[in-house]
Amino acid sequence: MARTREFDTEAAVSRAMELFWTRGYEATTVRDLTQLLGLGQGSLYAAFGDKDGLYRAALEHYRVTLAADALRSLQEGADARSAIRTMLAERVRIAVEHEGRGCLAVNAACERLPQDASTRRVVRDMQDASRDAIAEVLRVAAERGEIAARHDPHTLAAFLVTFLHGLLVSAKITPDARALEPLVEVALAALD
Amino acid sequence: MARTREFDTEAAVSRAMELFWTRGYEATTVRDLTQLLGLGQGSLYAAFGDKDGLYRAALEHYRVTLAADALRSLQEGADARSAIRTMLAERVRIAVEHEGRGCLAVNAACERLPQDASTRRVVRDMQDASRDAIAEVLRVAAERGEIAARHDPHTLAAFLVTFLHGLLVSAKITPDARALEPLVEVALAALD
DNA sequence: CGCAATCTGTATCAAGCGATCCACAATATG
DNA sequence: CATATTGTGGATCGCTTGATACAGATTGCG
Repeated sequence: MARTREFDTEAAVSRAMELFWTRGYEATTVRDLTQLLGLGQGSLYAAFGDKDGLYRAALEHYRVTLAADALRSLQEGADARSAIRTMLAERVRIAVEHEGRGCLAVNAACERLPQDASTRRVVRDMQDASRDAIAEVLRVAAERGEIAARHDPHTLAAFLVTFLHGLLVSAKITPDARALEPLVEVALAALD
Repeated sequence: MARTREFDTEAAVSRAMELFWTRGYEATTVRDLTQLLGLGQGSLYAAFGDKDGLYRAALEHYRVTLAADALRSLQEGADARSAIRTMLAERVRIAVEHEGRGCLAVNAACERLPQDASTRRVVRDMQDASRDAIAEVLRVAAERGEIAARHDPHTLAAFLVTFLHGLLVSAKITPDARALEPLVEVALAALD
């Protein structure tokens, strides 16, 4: 009953995410996006409504791919400390790429929060999900006696997520993973 | 030999800083600024060159007032731990104001680093100054035996600055000082 | 096969942007 | 007091922006 869409929506969102991530929201124009995606403006607006809609789709894509991968990796470590260490190092590694693009969610928080209330919800949800996942890993580790119980798991997890935000900002200012790794070790000392 | 400038340049920069801080660079228009400052566009451009010039002046104003105050307060504490605790809490308090405006320097890092190389230098200088000031406080405290020497002062200081960045981002996402204060205590445990 | 519905790409729109121009006001200097 | 020089603010410029209109292409369905 109608013509078929010629482009892969998810692939388009993924490429749009890369551009928003690298340049930021305001500095990315709709024409930049159409050129990168090889689309006419009509197609883009028909598929995503407006620039904001595409950005929200990109942020959501970030959440279900990159952010979700990081949380999955938390389950794979031999112990809590090394699992968290690996996760933080991996986030830093990604953040320093492309001349320090940082983290799309942190960038969104800094650039778009004053204007866009819906972004706050999404970013906060991502933060909460990270905190809860880390808290669960810490809870199990504390039960096993792998880590000291100086602080409760939820507070520790909130600390680690906030510290991660700091790492991602520092990665933008100085995109050098080797300079940041020692800081991870200091943060992990909070588990002792 | 010529007409006198009618407005106070520093006061204008200070008010411009407030607007950039609250709204971000791109979302602040030159007309917003002229209206807030009560200036014609001619006056603004004659005084600051362009929008970028005014932004750079605002960032510099932030450095010599707010950021410098924070470093001065480091010298006033009874001991290193309480001095750092007070400084971090004060930065958080300021960051949660105005619906979580955060920190102008961190906002600049996230929003303007991809486009503006000169901002990177300024932000990095501010970061380095904070780190060095904290390192010096820690060095003295370590000599006195007030804090343990598990990590060297420079690494500890870099950790604290990065953690502060995280606090300022978290303050944007969830502008609630009481939720952030416990995290400061966890970070300070790194000094033990 | 024909029709209706959707997609595609280009041209185009109105609005807002940063920046400049300019006529006029104010003032330091001789 | 006269004059050269600078500040002032509103009008205006050229451009880019996000968004839309539209004509043609493509498709599923009767």
